[in-house]
Amino acid sequence: MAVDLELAPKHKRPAGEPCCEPVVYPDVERLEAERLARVAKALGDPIRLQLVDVLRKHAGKVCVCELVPLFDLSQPTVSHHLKVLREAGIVGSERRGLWAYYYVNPDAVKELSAWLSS
Amino acid sequence: MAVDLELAPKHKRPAGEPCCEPVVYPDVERLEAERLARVAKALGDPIRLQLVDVLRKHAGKVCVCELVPLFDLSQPTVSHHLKVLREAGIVGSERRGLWAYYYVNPDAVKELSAWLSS
DNA sequence: GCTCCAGATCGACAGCCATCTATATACGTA
DNA sequence: TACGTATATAGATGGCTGTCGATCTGGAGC
Repeated sequence: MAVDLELAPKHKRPAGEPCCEPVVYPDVERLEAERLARVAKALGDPIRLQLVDVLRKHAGKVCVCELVPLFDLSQPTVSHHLKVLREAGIVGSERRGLWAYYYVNPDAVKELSAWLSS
Repeated sequence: MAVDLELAPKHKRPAGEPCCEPVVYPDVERLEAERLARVAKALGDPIRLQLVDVLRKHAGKVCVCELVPLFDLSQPTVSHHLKVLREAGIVGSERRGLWAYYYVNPDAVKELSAWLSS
């Protein structure tokens, strides 16, 4: 993100009062913003947020066959949401026999949590 | 969210090993999930996340005319992103003379932050 | 009044997303 | 081997989203 620190008001303004303080926006923020936004976006759907909630409450591994009936959605749709979460790094999965078990990856959420509460 | 606590495995499974522990999912979670997801969704765009970042760094009021040149976007697009953030309750705005000043509403972010780090 | 400027809104458009049904894959059991 | 079951994938579709240029709004100053 190219930053222009010389954003001093080029326009007229009321009675000497400056438009605002100069804005500082270091270049290093952009990639971090993209990482954070990717996680936030994945959590930006109530179904996916609830999926993460359930997976966290059961702190470990819950099989998909228990997740599907919690929602009024088809199995492929739930599978799709799990995939979105997986691709965002928020959850991981492991296959045991016929069943697939999902678990929350705490690190992915940690960075967003830290930024939010900073 | 209607919950079926009797999700005991209806299917055959390997060697007595249960498919998974029973899933508990209280009804009260749904509305909260929708609130949280609304905030997360609004933050799920790098531009909006950076806007919030700038507004937080300048802890108070920054005029829009300083925000627009930070991004390689048209003024209407930045205005649109600010509107999304406003509708999610993440930022507020105040007009003084010609200029509009945006600020972060800490409460909106707080709930999401608390859930993430719980 | 008129003009200029900051910001918001409108309308259009391309790309993305949530959902479905249908099908494929992969594993267990008989 | 053949069959059933748990997930994943594919393809379609309607709706949402990010972006733009053009325009509207409303305040400041002449």
